Amino acid sequence: MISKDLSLWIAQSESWQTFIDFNLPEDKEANYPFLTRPDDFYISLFGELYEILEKVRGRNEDMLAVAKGIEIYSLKRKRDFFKGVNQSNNILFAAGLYYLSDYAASAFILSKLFPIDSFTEEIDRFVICFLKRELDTENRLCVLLNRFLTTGRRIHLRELQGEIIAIKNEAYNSTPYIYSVAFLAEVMLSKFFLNNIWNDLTRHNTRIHWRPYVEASMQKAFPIWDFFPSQKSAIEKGILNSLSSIALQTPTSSGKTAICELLIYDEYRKNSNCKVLYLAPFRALASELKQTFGRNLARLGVTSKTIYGGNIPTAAERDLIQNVNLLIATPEKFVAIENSLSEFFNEFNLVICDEGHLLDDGHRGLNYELLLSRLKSNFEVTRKFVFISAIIPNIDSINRWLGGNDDTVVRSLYRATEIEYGFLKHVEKSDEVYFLDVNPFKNIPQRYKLNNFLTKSDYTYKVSNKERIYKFGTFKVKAVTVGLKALNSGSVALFTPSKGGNSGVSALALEAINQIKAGINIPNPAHFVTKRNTIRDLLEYFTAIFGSKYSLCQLVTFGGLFHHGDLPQYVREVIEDMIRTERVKFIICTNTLAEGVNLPIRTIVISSSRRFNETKNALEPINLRDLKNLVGRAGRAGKETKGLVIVVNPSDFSTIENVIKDQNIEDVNGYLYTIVSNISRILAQRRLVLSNDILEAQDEEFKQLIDSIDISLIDLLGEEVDPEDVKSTIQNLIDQTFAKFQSTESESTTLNTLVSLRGERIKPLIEANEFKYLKQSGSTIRLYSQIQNLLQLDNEIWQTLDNPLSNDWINFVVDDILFKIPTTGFRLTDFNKRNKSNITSSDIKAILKSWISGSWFQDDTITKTV
DNA sequence: CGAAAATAAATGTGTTGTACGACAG
DNA sequence: ACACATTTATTTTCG
Repeated sequence: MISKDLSLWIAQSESWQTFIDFNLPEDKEANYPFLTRPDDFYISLFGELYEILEKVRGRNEDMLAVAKGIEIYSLKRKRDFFKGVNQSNNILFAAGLYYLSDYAASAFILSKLFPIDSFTEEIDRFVICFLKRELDTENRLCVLLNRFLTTGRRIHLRELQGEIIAIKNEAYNSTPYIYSVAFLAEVMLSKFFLNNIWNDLTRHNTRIHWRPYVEASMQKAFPIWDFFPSQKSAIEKGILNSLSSIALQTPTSSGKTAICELLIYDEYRKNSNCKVLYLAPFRALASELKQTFGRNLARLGVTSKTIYGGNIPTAAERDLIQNVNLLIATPEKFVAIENSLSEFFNEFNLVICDEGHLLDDGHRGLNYELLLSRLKSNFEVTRKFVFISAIIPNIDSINRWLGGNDDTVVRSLYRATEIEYGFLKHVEKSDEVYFLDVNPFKNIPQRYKLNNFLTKSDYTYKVSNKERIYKFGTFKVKAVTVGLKALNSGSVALFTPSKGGNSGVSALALEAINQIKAGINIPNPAHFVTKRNTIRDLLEYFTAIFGSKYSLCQLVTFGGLFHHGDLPQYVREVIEDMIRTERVKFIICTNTLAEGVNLPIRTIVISSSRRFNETKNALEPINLRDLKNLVGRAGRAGKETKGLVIVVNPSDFSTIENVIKDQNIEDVNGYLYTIVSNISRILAQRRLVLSNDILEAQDEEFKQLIDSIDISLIDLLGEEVDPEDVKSTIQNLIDQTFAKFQSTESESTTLNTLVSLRGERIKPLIEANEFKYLKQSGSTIRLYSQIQNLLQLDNEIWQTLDNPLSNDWINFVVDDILFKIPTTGFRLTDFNKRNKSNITSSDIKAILKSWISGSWFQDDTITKTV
């Protein structure tokens, strides 16, 4: 164990780092003894280091603590406080310890702080190269390591070990520095001996099998020499060889993409005609996968294709899809094309379901579940599923549904970077002084306080030489200030669950602008914008799209951005890109960022975690699962060594406590089950017998649910299906759903009745030979019959139309068709109620016209008021 | 002392998010 | 339910 004094010093040094990052004012309470005695601190750390190296096993916590202590002597903005320490040599030990405590990605970042040329000895050059994963061809030791990496023969590692021990022994009495580095190298190497890519892979197949994969892995930006603990446990659980399905439950930033890459490669190597389906339920995800692993796998000979909405394959590409090894698709898109390709569906022998918790989604979960059920219900092919998701307590159950067993659930809590949590708390009886309680659920060394984190002095500004204090009574104001203060340590995301209202995205944006304009005592995000013309270009772009009055245009002039689902996809991508390339470092956002792609963010400030629930007429926390996903974005592996999450509102503390401790996270039951169990309950209560008349007499919202069941059934049945087979085909599918899997007996009966009733509605269409038109139209039964009645194909307007902007035409389409469909009216009233607006069909016509003629948002006065 | 400014209390207002969707020429 | 904004009432400040 590390001595009490030393761990206290380490804890203090941690808090001191944050103290520097946030430019906090002098604090008389927290004097940092290690600052006045840096030599003693340094010597104790190194004393501890030797002890750790002597008996390295099972001391990860201590190692990490010492690493953190040592690193401050080399970090930017901190190292200037110390004299007489060789900063570059020092970083070797800090980074080395990070490596030893399983934080290889952090070691990688630290090792890049100093150029290789700062190291002159053979042994320290070797260590830095090892950590940077960039071998020097001139260095004898590197050459040996490289031999091992390229061939996988342990003999080279043994030889390397011998060399290092020789160097160490030789230096024992003469050169302490070389001795200690060699010592470190020796320990690192014995870890590497057991923990390297070859070692883990050759247990499952031959070196020849893996060679191309390993070679490609070496070429990556962060070369894979070994696996993260989460990846290792997936491999140990048999992700490669197991025939049954597997569920992977891993946090964000734990390297699941790399695992999938490995799995697909393995599949391909075993059978070069293999077919893998990767279901990626977000466009952004699909396109990111295309960029990253589609490309990586291509180098290994795996052919792939990515399809999602707005990315329609050409005819030539369509042929390719059928011959490709890997198809990356959104579930909806897959369903859409699957019909047109015969036998296509049967070919996949490995199905990867990413973001599996989507099963619970009210709109899309049902389709997802039914698609998986269909894939599962085909017994002609043996199919393995890999179900990937965030934390789901009942993941065992899902895995069993997909054909796995209790041994094939991989749970990992490992993250490549650490997350620290800070709760902003009011100092009792004080005059508006706040401190940050960091890691409030840990014990004293890891838990520390930052006093004076937020005080009046942050809010002073001058108006004509008179000092004033900016009002900071509200959480909104404090959240914005904390976010701006955090800019010194890296990119900041300020999170709120809503867009509008007086504490949503736009209100926060306005508040940020106000604070910056007032000139209070905090960093200005504009000073953190890299590249000269960024602001000017963005402003020009946003103005062209939204007009100069839009709040995003104001915010961007101050160096900030925001991001939510009302922004068009292409604008979002531009914004994401600005954050990804770190040209802009301050962003205000909603859940879009949690659901979206990976961005390098150091600090997440949670302004609120609750949202108004209309039916309950109360505020309630958003899904813990989503929050977990969100906080996981803090501290991106390979970019940061740790992330910080700051919670501003005390009423969110207990929610975030659940997130930190992984308590009370919601089960995923699938939306179908939710519907069925609700219907069952109501039927039992009211002693009703289910019938189509009852189903169709429900409100519009419920009917839309029934629609989605219909659509899945329609997808399921072939165009030329025999009416006699309808019932059995449907029953077969239903037996495979997750809903069925979980149902009680009575729920199961309800489910059976429900779908067979819907089958009866489809049957007449099949008998009338009309089914294929319905199927091809992709619409619901309801919509199909409504439109059929309304279309008036004999109307002469279809013949005479020559101008898409003509009033006659637009009137015809909107009044005589669109608004005659009951759903349209329902949607519009719903929209008006929700937005307290009063849009009429003539407004819609005006917007349509404006849109057809090519106007942008800003050009149109109606869309602006809408 | 009295007006202006600051503060306190009372009243009024608003109030989730995200995502996806044919084919062929 | 709750946060925040606005209005109104009350207290403090300061010329």
